[in-house]
Amino acid sequence: MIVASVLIPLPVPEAFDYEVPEGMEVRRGDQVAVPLGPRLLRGVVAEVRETTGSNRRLKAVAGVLDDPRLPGRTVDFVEWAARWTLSPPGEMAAAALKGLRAPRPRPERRVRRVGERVPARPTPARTAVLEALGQRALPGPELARAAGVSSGVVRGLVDEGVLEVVEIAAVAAFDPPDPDHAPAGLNPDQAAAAEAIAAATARGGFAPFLLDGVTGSGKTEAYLEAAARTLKADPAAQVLILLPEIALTQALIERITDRFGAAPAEWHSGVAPPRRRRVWEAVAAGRCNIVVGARSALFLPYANLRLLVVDEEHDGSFKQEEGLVYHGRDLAVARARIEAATVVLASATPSLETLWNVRHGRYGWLRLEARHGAAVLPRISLLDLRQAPPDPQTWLSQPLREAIGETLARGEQTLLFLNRRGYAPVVLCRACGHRMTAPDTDSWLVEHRYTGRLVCHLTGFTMARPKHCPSCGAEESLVPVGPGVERVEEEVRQLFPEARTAVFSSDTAPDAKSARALIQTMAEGGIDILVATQAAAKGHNFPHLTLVGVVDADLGLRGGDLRAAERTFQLLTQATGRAGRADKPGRAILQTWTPEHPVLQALAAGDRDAFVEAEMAEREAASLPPWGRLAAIILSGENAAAVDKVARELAGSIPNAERLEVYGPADAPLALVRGRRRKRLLVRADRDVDLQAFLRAWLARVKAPASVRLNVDVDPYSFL
DNA sequence: AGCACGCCGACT
DNA sequence: GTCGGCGTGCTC
Repeated sequence: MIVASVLIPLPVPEAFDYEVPEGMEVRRGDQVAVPLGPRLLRGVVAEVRETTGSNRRLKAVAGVLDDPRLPGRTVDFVEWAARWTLSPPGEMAAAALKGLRAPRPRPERRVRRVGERVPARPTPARTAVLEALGQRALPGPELARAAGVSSGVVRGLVDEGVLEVVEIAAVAAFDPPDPDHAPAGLNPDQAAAAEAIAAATARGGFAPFLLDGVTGSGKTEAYLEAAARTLKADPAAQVLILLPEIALTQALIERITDRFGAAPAEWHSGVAPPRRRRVWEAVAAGRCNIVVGARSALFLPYANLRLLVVDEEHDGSFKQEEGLVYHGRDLAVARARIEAATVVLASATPSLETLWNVRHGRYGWLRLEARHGAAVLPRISLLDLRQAPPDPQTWLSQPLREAIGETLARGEQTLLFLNRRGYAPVVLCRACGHRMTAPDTDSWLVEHRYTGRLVCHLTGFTMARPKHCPSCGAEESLVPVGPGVERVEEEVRQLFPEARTAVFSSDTAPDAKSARALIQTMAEGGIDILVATQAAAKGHNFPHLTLVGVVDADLGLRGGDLRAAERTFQLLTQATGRAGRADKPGRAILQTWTPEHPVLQALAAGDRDAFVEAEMAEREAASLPPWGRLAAIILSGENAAAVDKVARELAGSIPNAERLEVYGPADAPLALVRGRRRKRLLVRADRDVDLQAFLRAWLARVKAPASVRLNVDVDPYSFL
């Protein structure tokens, strides 16, 4: 008997076996319909094998679907990713089928001559149609237009049997990129980097690189040149470029279109289903050479993936926290290994994980030293708020105000960076000290003045600002505490009423389109002072921007989680790097209460290596990533006692393991979210420990009831 | 994820 | 006496 193991899009721990009926051709990667209980589901064949018999009666595969087969390496990747993240393999497979939801594009209908038949009554209109058509097959409306007649004439000829309608399956394809369309001039560093990458793709085999260069050093030109050479050597090669955010895709697509004379495929959650289906099929058929996308583009069924680029590889947005929990950068490296391809991790502030791999000789290191053109990095100074405290209820100190004034007077732009949405992060009652929180979640409500509401940034819960304190009943006693971008903008408007100001956050630019519009206005000089969260800090080029003011440089350092220092260093490097890209020198002023902090000292000195050195030493001393590995187990449920019980059971059944510790259970930092109590356990292991095997053995010992949800997060980024 | 099975409250 | 609540378990 022939048996197929089929991955089914359900949270079951393994593939299900089905009998392959006599005469049915089934191969690994095929999409099949299989019965499950009363339902018929789409699945992916993970394995086909011959067996003599089975102790279980197997149902039969219902049929092979008329959809492209997933390449074997895509199936390899799906299975590897499921094992790595401890996710149900069928759900990983479902991620690889995401593009197939839209209906098949309808086959195109065209008309053509039937032999030499002629119309019984050849009117001038009919003759014109036949002349315009010749021996070709054309869509009816197009033919009518070409002949200058109404579509009724064409229909009449079809009815008479002079023309016939044929259906031609629409083949999804993208215009092939032309590697020589518009090459960029490269400096020696860029040329050397592109050469090294292209040499690796030409050689074949797994080859990981860090492409390391400050903002404006031309990383994009370098990797696009490498892509061009790869495509020149192998026109069937496929290149995937991953970006951390959808908002960044449009600008890159335009650059690629300019460089290669053809638009790449775009892949992310904002792309409409019919379009996605087209990309999916073209990628599977090898009729699409360049894909630009978000992390989910990793799961496309590439026919011949040769080069992957992870741009801004340090960016925390590559970590997907909802649903399937995975890190896009780590999976990109794994995919490259499975595809025997080259992977380029590009960043001005690489993650410590990537730098660790470089230091240990696992990744090649390509450095771009020079900033592109004549531009120089901004001069960064720390502004000690203890020396120059802002007035009460204001957030900009006198020296920063003066700098903004000077910049404004020169007709140049200022970016005020504060990574906090809304008007005020906390709302307090002046009478009793009550702090406004969401009703079912342990997080403070943030005041948003534009909408006049209090918002929970975690769950999206909103409420009108109450007149009375919900705790003591005092009237008009609720006061906003601390600044968000809206409040800083209010201060700026009072100080510089003549300046054109705007706020850029996920509230003022909720989608890629509005973000683009705001970015364009800023780039064209239509805004004098932009108050922005990290939404504006990433990868945009503002030629007239010469001053970056960081309102609260201490903000990210307070959280104290594993990556607080690293994240802050990266974010502030990115934000300050916005200043002075063109011919005008830029400067950055960081307001801080702790100017002696090593992160801020390293930023001011422009000394990334010093920061990395210090942070690496700390991580090594504690055996934390990248020197060790972490995994988090989050238990949640509406019934606190049930959650506690599972947590205790887990704690009581930890398998023996060397060079590995389990911490907890403890309340998760957000102990209540949407009415669910949350407990957390944390595992730390040395790098050479098989962490996933440990977790699997451990979790197999404990059976959680359906009311308690158990989430595993391998290599957690968020510690909430 | 669905969907069925299974034991305890308000009703034709 | 039944209809139905959603807790638990299974689906190859």
